[in-house]
Amino acid sequence: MEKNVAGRSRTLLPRSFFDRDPRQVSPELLGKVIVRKDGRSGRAGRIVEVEAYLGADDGAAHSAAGRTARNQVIFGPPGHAYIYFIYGVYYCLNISCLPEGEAGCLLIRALEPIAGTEEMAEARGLDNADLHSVRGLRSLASGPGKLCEALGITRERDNGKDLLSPRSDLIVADDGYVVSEIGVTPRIGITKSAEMPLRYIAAGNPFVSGKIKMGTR
DNA sequence: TTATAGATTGCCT
DNA sequence: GGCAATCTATAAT
Repeated sequence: MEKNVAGRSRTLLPRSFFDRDPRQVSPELLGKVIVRKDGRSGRAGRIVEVEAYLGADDGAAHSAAGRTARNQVIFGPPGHAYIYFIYGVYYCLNISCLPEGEAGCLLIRALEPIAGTEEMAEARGLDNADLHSVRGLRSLASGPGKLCEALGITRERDNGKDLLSPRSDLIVADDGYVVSEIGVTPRIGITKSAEMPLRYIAAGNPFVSGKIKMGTR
């Protein structure tokens, strides 16, 4: 048991949490915390946006065509990191679900930064970000590619890592925070099975990905 | 404020 | 060879 900056006690999630259907895990994962343990205080962000990817009957899932060298983590035991490289530019972080042999995962799409924001800005190459404004904080991790850059997540470093082990430098934790209202929408950026409502968001949270609605001012 | 193009790698057909 | 679970800069309105 360790303490975060807000003084809330933080515990690792049990393996059984991810040993379920991704659609069941998704809404409960909102509000949990991703922690990168390096440097002095480490970096941490609260999960505010998640997408579920299924095994069969989901053409958008990387596991749709069966097990390959690239997607094997999705078929492995629950609670492990599946990282893929996209558009030749960014990495994306997923967490495997369901028991060994069954495909299913969650794409982490956005974080609300809660610790190590200066390190995150540095990792993102944002030297002049105003880390006291929502706008500046939002620029750190409001998207799957951005959050990986902010936390230094790469395929080489983190793919296959156990996110539920106290010895890992990348973990998912529960600090007791509860998301009050959960929204469900279709997933972003896919062409196959694009209509399925499998994107879960903390409704009203400004750190969810996408453009900010700016009224005229 | 919205729209569009381009970057750039590795995986699968 | 084609294309992908993204993001940013730049241009047009």
